[in-house]
Amino acid sequence: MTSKLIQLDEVRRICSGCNMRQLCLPAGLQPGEINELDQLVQKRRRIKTDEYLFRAGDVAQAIYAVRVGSFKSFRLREDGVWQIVGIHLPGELFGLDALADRCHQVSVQALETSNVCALPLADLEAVSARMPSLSKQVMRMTSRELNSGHDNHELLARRSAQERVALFLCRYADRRRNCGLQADSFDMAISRQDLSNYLGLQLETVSRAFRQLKDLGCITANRSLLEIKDLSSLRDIAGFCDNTPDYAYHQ
Amino acid sequence: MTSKLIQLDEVRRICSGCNMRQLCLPAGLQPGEINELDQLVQKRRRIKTDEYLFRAGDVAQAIYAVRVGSFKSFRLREDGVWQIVGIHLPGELFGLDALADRCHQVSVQALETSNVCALPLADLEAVSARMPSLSKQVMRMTSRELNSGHDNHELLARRSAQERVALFLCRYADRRRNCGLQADSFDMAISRQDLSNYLGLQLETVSRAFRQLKDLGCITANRSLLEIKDLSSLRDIAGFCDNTPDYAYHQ
DNA sequence: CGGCGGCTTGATCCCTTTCAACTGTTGTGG
DNA sequence: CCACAACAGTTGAAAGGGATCAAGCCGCCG
Repeated sequence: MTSKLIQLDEVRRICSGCNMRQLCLPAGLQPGEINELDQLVQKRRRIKTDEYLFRAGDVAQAIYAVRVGSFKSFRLREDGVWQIVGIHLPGELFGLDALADRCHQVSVQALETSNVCALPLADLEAVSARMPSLSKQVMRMTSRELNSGHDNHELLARRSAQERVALFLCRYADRRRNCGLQADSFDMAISRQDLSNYLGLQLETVSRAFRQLKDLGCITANRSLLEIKDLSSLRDIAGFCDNTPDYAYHQ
Repeated sequence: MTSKLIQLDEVRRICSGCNMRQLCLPAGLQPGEINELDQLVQKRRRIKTDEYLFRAGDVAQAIYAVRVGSFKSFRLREDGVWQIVGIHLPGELFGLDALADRCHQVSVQALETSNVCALPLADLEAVSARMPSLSKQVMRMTSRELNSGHDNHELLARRSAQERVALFLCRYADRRRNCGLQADSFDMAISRQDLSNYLGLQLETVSRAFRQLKDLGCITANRSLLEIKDLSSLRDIAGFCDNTPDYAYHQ
């Protein structure tokens, strides 16, 4: 029994056995290519809560994929003001903003005990020439990041506090579902402080928004434990639109 | 005299003669590679004000680089609400968000009479395998886009109207300077309506912020004509920090 | 138990939104 | 060429929502 678990664990250590393989770098690669990728990836680095994976200004060594847990990336200004610009869940890539000049533009901290895979940049460059499907996949995932940046723009521009929180929760739940995690009842790892920073609101305002959503019966929440009771009305409040574009024309 | 001008014009049509070559795709490429790139690029497509280059939902044919003029990219929801998520100046690439699934996620309209170069996606893929420096350069520029998404996040989260406008003007001027355009006195092509949408503010609020900045002597402005009188105090108001990261640690 | 940190709740103030009127420019047609 | 409409932008006054300051709650850990 125990040995079987260990074996399963061994299998999960390689990309082809990883739960995230459909979402992560292996997606779209041939089995042979995945094996090759496997050789490059430094697997299962364990990071504890609040531990830094890297800091803004560091020379970039690798790009990273979340295996288990979650991370925040943020900027910190000289005057001490900080801004969280991204939350990363399993299957998602980060550190991509460093590809422009080999130097990290954000700092990344674990929100909970987490595992990451790292793909060293040196290897990535060497291999991408003879394995175009890999660099294509990196490109695809970077492009997806661009779109989530646009999501953020939409979230922050001209939306009320309640809408921001509701929209965040919808998207967070969707992303959890997408990577095979429980999506209607879970621990949000992210603190009120971080959440309010990310959403461009005050801590107290976020707290009040949670209260309103509780009173409306959409959710129950205490501390970071969240339960989504009525997703569809939560989406209504959020002014949620899945942005499967439907060829709508401006003007 | 006239023939000389025509010749110069001819030279500028090719990447190696283009004013934007230091900023755009040719940057970091060998002369031979630039010539090869030149074969692929569909040059000098002319787009008039408000004309669409593509629309959200369109199958992506190419990625684009601004040669002259400027563009806005925006999302449009079914309920008619739209959100501008990017402004593109000469030397900048756009359409990169379509690389994830070959389908444009935003619509792009010209803000003024403009020229674009288009690099067909089919060609890009075919060539990037044998010309890794090109795909690397595309990657670099996409990564830069990611960072400007983070800039936007910082701009929108928890900043007053005046700060947002001042910061936008600083960045806009910097970007103009960066691509060789006049940076202290120029026509902003972008309307108050579009600007307020982009900044997540009401039109009237943006107007009042301009007035305050005028009264402070930082700028003069009428309609879209702008003159920056005192850039350093404009930066102060914006809470501007050049984000050359200086190894500052969080906490 | 006591103290601390993370979160919640309350009261007040201020900035942005909203609604409305006005100015000035551009473009069209008689 | 002027009258007029249409439009972009400005300004004013009132209303509302989030920020701010302050106090209280509660789970956790020494």
